[in-house]
Amino acid sequence: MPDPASKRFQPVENNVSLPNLEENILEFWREKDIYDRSLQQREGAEKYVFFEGPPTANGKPHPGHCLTRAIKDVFPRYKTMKGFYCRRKAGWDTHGLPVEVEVCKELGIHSKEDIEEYGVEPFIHKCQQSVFTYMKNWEQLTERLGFWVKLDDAYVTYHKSYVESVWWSLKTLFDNDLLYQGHKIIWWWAQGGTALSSGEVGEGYKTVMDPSVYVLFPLVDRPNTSLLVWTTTPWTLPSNQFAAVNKDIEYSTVYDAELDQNIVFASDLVEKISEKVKRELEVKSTEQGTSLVGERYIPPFDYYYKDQADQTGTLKSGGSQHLAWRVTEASFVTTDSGSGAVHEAPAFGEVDYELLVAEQQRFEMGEGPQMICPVAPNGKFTSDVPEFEGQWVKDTDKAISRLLKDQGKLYHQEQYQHEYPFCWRAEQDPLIQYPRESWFVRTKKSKDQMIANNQQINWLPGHIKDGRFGNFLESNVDWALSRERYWGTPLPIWVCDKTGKSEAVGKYDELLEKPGVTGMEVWDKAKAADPDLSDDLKIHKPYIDHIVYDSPFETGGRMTRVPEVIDCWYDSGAMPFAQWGYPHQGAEEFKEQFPADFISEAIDQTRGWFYSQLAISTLLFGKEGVAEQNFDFPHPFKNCIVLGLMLSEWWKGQGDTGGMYLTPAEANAADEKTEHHVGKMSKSKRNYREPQGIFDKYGADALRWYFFANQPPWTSIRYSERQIKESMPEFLLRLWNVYSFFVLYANIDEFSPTVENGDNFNPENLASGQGYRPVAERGELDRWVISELHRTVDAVVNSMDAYDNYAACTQLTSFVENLSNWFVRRSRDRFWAKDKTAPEKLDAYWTLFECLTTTAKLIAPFVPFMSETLWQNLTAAAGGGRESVHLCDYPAADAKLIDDDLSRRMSVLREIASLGLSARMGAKLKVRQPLSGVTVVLNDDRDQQWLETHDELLKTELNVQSVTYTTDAGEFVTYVTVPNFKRLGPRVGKLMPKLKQAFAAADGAAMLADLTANGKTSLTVETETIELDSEDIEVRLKANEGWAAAQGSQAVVVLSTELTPELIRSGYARELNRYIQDRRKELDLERTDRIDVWIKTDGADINQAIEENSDYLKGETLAVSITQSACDQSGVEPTEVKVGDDDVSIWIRVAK
RNA sequence: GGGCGUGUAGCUCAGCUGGUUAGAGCGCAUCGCUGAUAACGAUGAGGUCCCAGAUUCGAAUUCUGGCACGCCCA
Repeated sequence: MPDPASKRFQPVENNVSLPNLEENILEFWREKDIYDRSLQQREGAEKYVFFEGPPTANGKPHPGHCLTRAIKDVFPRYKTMKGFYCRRKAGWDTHGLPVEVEVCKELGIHSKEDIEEYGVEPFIHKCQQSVFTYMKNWEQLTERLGFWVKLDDAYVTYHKSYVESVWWSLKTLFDNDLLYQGHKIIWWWAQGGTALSSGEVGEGYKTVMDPSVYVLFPLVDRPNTSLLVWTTTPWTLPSNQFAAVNKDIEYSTVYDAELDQNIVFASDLVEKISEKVKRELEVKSTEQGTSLVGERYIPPFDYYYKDQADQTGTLKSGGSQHLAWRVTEASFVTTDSGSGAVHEAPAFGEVDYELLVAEQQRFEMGEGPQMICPVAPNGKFTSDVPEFEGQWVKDTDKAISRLLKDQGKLYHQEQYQHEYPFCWRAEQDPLIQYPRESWFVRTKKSKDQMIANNQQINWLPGHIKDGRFGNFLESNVDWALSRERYWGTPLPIWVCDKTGKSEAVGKYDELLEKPGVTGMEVWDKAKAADPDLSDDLKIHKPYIDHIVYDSPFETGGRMTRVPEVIDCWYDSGAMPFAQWGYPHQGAEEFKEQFPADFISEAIDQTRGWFYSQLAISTLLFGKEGVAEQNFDFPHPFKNCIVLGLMLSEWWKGQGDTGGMYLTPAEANAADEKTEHHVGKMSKSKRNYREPQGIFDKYGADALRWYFFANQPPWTSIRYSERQIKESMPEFLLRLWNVYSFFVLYANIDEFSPTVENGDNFNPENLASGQGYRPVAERGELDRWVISELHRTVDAVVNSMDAYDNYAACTQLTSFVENLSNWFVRRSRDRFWAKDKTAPEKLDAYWTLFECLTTTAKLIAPFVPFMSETLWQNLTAAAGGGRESVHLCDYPAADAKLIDDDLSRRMSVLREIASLGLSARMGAKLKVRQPLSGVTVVLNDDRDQQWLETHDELLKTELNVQSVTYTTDAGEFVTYVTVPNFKRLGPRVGKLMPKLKQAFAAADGAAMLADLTANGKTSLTVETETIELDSEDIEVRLKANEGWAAAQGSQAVVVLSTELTPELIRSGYARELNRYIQDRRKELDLERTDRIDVWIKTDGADINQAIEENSDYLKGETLAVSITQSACDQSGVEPTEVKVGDDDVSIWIRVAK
């Protein structure tokens, strides 16, 4: 005979440590290769494509990364269980300025000169080593969180195959004239001789006072009249080329008597400027900005004007025009500040530059205005401006203003407070906007294609599509691709030293085949000197820069690579094909794994990875894409969850704890005053705790569930440990309790759900189990909970298919609540029944077993650890199913098992029970005191018959002796009729308020009677009679005063509060029962121990109660005897309690 | 300064295309259970739905204008 114990469930320890369990599960997954097998199992199935947005591994991961990784995990897991084949290739972003900065910090150097001095070669080696500084942390985090992704098959952006794939795409763009060289105005750190990325610029904004000057530009064709032009950067005035006005603004010509001159500026500003200069300005005439456009003026400085004032060019539209120093139109000009006319120096402002480009395009090729730039890259004036030659431009503001003032050209001057960027590495150095050569990707041309593609993407939340992302696409400008840096994908363009012509290269080996190629020996030498050098480096700076070959453009010419590397965002955007090395290799994989069904990153990637992917894929693979392979929209991704930002909450102290991150507890304990902060998590502020603490304390499932179930993923989360902890009991712990309840009693009852073919533990698998009965044959409570289970399965599947993890979790929580608070609670008697083979008892076990195993599968994608724990223990005892819950199929709802009537009825029943308890609370009658009865008045009697068959349940729940339903309840309740607004509103319109009053005034009971008798009734409002049918009227019950009653949405429950001596005695028996049970527990008796009881009291009623209820007491407490006198046995200590007003002594001991 | 988003109970958040008693969980309070027990359960108190206008018979929900906060960009 097999040992029945072998089929028992592993007991669930009381003080279980979830984190420890999780560690065991991780070990199990590793040992058994569960992740790989979950994939193998789906090979050949329909694909579900996931792209991993590569994180940078040179900083430690923080809680925000946990959210991203959790969301990236839950949907692939779900889809895999749903039967899809979902590969998950990890990836690492390894290039870029952040890496260089980390290395610089380590070396204690700053500028590009420092790097050059240190040596580009060793610097690059350091960069490569730095990239994976925190790799271990990332891998640990990834695994510990349960994020299933193929780490040992990760793509890495600096690997040669990846770089070559990027090269291929750049060559393709270049060959199709989508990659070109042009100017760009960038934020320039003149002292350091380098550009700063937008992120770096953003770091360095400071509030400063700058001059704000109003300068007179005499108009050439309007005698004694000047345009009033405004600027906040006087140092750019020598470089003036245009003055811009807005064509939609009205301008006034005013007469300034003091200057005896006419001045033109925006009409809206006449009053303001008049105040500024403290004198009356007489408006002589007004005009629209349009009529100013084209007017020529004399610029404040004549460095260029003296030679070029009369230069003209041929317009594309015919005719000719002066190239510079005339009024142009620009929509960015406003009357918020200044004069409504803005000075334009295209070399030193991005919008100014755009204006110049627009102007150039009006002229025939080569005839338009050229940019004026009298400032060297070091930020000092050149000899073009002799008065200020060699001076740092920002230092000349004052001198320039003074000069203008002396010449009578300065109309007004003031100080202006605004935000201005400084170098984040040298805080005293203001940045300036400065023109540099740059390589551009011609994205603007494909703007419409990108916009069309975007429309096909399912963004979550939806507003991203036409909001932040859509707007960003609308304002698309060509992508400035090149960076004058060191650690990045080298721009694969070689230039001829004779002709200046260039070509792009798509592969390293292509270079080797070039005629006259030289320079490979530099790498070979380096490799010989240090054989450990990764071969991936040979395609990087400085080695690649040494490779030179013969020019195809002119004999004797040599081709040398341009010095730039590319924006690392391009790397990440190329990931869909570069992760496979396409097209040099991996063509199969690429075609199979593109586009992605699902990606997810935080909202800061709008202009980052979301854009770089869309731009590159549209240019290459769109309808008008230039690569051979084309794909239908949407691509490169079909569904994208845009996560909110993770905000941190912290406290800052002053004294000892000054500047430190404090937890709420520490802040509380601190003696000093602390400031509360909420903000973005940032590495530099160190305003967060590392996630490991959470894993150790609460576990990965707790963190995951907190992310999934607390809010939709796109709301910004204020991350707090307290919240994580508090989100556990509602779902995780409650489910755990149900599970441990099941295990405890299943073991006591030796319930062994042995089935022949466990597999998925679907109903068809379970059917062979001993004592298993089809659901239809089981009791109502079982059918009800199975119905709720299937309803939940249906809802969860629908939510998850719509990428709504939050709604799915809400459904799961609600199911577990039903399971715990109704099914288990109402089934306790069955679980405790003595007959271990009673069908009702076995039904209870089978039902709960099915609910738990199905729930384990349902929650597997969300909380993979707890799910696995449940699954393994439950199924192992049942003879085993699939080895891991993650190898199972996701449950499918069986519509036949969903019973809407039963659901509704049960909810009425639960409401009645709840109302009964509420009424008891109100009347201060504790549940332990039996009452003679309750009367239930239903709003709607359609379920009355059904409810009446559940009197026993209500009697137990409410501890009453009878339950009565009544329709004639005028005594207890008032019938209030309310109009059905939704139905009547459109019909009666403006009469609605009056009708509402009429309803209130009417006799509800009479209306109801009329309705019951005639099927309709009516009310008269003013002169109109309004016919009403039952649909038009909503009936509400209101409990009358003077009864112990409670009203809800579906019923009123009235208690009989009268206490007879018999009821009181019955209550006493319950009190005694409770004290005896308490005592059992104090004495640490086994649950099955039988006992002898002695009770001694002078209370006659209590003694009578014991006699009357001795069977009840014996049954409840497992007493074999109850003796109504003091205990005469030695070693048995009494417990003294009070029942009613009497003292009672109780002795118990284990029966011999 | 521009764009996007958010603003509902002490906290974290739901609330679909407008329908008159605005919900949940946590926390809190009160109580119960004591064979799920370092658990469990019930009940309850908490809301000028940011403000002001407008549309409408009716607005948390639609529109306009503010205010506050967050993010992105300048």
